[in-house]
Amino acid sequence: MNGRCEWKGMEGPLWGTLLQASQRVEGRLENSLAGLGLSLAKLGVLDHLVKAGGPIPLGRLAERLSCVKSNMTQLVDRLEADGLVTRVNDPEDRRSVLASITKEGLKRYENGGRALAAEERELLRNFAEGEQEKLAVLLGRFAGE
Amino acid sequence: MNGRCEWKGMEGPLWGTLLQASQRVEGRLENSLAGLGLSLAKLGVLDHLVKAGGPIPLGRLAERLSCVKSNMTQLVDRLEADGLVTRVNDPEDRRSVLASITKEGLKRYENGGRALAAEERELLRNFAEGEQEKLAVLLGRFAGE
DNA sequence: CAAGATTGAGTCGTCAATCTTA
DNA sequence: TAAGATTGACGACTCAATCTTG
Repeated sequence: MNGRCEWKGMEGPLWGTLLQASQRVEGRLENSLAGLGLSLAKLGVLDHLVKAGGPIPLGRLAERLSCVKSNMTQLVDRLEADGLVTRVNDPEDRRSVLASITKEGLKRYENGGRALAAEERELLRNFAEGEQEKLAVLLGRFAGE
Repeated sequence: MNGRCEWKGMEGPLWGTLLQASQRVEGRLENSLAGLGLSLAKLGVLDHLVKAGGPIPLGRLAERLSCVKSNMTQLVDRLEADGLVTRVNDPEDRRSVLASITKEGLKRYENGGRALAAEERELLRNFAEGEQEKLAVLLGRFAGE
């Protein structure tokens, strides 16, 4: 349910430390969602659907979540199998397929959000005043300043 | 070739920034290896094989790379198909299978290491004096101090 | 039985090719 | 032709079940 192999032999370089920390955090978040029948990927789709306030074409979802279209097709397949989302035809463009969140999807989304918030508080327990901001700034160095 | 969906809607939380930065870095590293027919996962196995100075049982590899045994079975399958590693029988325990790096594997390992080092320099270009150490410390907060 | 490895099924991603509609 | 979505094949993971050997 995790990310990449940890590759402990290469912990020296900074990127090793970064990938490892990220993996640890992601693992904990995924874990907190798994019991609810959710994942970060699925929750991300639900989040966009909720914030958009209505059905969205799959292509737009893929674009906003920075992934490939075929990935969204499969992700929505699983969400539909879970009963959290349905596909509806776009009346304005017959090529387009819209993802629409269900009642159950909305409920699941709210539960997932609470679980995530709780896990987040846990994760940030060891940070002192102002350290979060510092970390965010330093992480930005990887994105060109 | 990347990690998780980016989930731009949730950039606010610190963990979102962390996962995003990690994904960016990992993507660049993977990219620099892809042209050589390598990946971080594969290079990690080769690295352990080289540093160990001889064949290692698959179980030990899985343990050291912090992944599940079945994952190592498949990873070694691909490495073997690439001609970078071979499976050899363990004379001391007939249950055990050892992974052994080939000449081609060693050559590939060295090329991969160089590519990684070059990409690493690129990645660290925007860091000022002492910032790397600060980042490492802050990332450690996620692992309980 | 316990320890090694493998197999089968499932999740989350990629890419290249295809099919339908604009 | 280009834009939308899907399909098929693959990489890198997970877990549960199995097979062989200690």
